[in-house]
Amino acid sequence: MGSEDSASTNFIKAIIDEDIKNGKNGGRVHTRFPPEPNGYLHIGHAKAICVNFGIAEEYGGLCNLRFDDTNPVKEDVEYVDSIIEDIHWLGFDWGDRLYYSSDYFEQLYDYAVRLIKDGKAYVCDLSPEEIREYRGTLTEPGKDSPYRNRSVEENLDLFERMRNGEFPDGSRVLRAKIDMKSGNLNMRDPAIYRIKHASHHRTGDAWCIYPMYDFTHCLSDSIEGITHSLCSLEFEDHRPLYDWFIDQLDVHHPQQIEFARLNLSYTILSKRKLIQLVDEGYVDGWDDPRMPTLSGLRRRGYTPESIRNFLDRIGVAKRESTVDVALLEYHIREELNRTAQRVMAVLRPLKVIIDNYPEDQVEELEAVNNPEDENAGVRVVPFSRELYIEKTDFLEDPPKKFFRLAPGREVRLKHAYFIKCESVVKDENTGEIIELHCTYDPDSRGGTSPDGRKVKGTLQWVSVPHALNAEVRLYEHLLTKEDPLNLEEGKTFIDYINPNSLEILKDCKLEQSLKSAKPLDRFQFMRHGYFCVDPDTTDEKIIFNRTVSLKDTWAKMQKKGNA
RNA sequence: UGGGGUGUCGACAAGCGGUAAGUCACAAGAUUUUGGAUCUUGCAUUCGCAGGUUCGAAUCCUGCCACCCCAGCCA
Repeated sequence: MGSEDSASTNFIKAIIDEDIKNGKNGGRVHTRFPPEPNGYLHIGHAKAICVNFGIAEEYGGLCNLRFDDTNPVKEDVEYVDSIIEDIHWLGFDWGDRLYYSSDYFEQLYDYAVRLIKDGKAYVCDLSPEEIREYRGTLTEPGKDSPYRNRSVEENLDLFERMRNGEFPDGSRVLRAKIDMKSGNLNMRDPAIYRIKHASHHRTGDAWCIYPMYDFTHCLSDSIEGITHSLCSLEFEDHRPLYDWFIDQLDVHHPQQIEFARLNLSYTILSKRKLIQLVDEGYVDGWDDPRMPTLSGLRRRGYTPESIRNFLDRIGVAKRESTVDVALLEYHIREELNRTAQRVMAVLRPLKVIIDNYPEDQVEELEAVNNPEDENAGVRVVPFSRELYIEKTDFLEDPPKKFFRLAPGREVRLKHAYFIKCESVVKDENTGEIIELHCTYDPDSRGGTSPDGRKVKGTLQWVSVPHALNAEVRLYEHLLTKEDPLNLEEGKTFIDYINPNSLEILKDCKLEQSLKSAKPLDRFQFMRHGYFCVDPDTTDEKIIFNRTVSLKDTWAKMQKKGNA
């Protein structure tokens, strides 16, 4: 039912509502997501994806996927493939409307020729350095290029020869003839075509001149009949240029609306910096579970739904902001709490021997799979005389608020029995606790005692002879800096990389039922958090990634006490 | 002495002249065979600042301040 009776709204929808009311575009809503295939998608892109596909969906319109592939030296099919996979994974589809700006190269060339014929564009022989000098500065106007008033015939001839490959890279560009004195630098005769003798991932060597983004982007939107071109804030002062191209050419005019991109606390969301993390080996690749890429989040155990819910929740506005990453974590917990099967795992094992339990006995105890989902059913877990419990669940000299096991204390083993700690065995040399001897109360099977006695703590456990060995990878924020956009003088984000962002535990003990878990399956390890099977898992070695921990009020209390 | 934007709770974010929604975070309590989940309660006399208009302003006007983006033949 009403998934959003809160009537979530934003300024873009307000504009579209108005457009529809006024009959603009015949009431049609058609958006697009236009990535450049030069890197992997991250959660910031996911915001743009959800905004574009989401709005189209909400208004019964369409959203295209179009690769803005106008710079062959940076682009690659590897990125095209990953982008397609990631958007599908997020849950969106563009039907047969998968486009490439490079599909429009011929059309774009014709548009450029029209501008030349109309005296609105010219071939300029200035070097890149000279063009920069002629452009002026933020506060001083630029000056006209000496080539600005070439004849239409000469421009046409030169532009054709550019296309024919007669000139080397960088020797000439085609420029729009607008206004070198404009306060908006984008309007100071911007380049619209440059020479690049490079092969393109789709058009091969068919071209040696390539249109610039500003020229390509707005006209590609126009060609596709896009009604609302949603993009990020930094393109606001490109809008007058887009409007200029479209007006000169007198073609369909999409309306560009700019919104703020996503920033996340403790997180880097800049393609350039993510590339640096990968290239310089701070992470293990684009899909490292610490990366905010969609492939990284997927491997970490995030679900598409949780990401979409998160993005819905934060809204869309023009104000630049940094969202607390805790909100993202809230959304994955919220979903996994409803859907993930509970399972018992001991990450840092401590052996417990139940002295009064028959030596060769094994009991099959019933365990509820998910108390939040009555349809999730039950499973059976084996119980025996020797068990593993969590090291952190025992303290020889516990503080008053400690509800777990300690000498003489009784706790409940989840789904099993009450046990009481009778003695502690230590390594003679190191003093390290090696094992605990306990007794159990046979009448407490299932976790309650007929005499009505209560225990404060409930621990998860794994039977020693039935335990599955596993490697578990614990992740924390990649950065120690909450606001990575606001660094101290002279520091870079590299200075804030969290040395503890990955902790690998190699001697973890899991309950038997996990034997059949498949890569990317998600579970709640009771009292720990949500975990996901890593694709590196093999028959010999099972590996889990921690998606997010459970909220831990005990840890919070301790932290407060110590601080 | 350029142009374009933005300023509402710790973090997001509604609000569009009628007297500050919601979410996360945080805090307190209840409950609990996960110190999880759940449930209750609390959390902006105030909307960047200063004036003005009005019976009434976060919303309108004026001035100021702060922050972000732009000088690629990148996107």
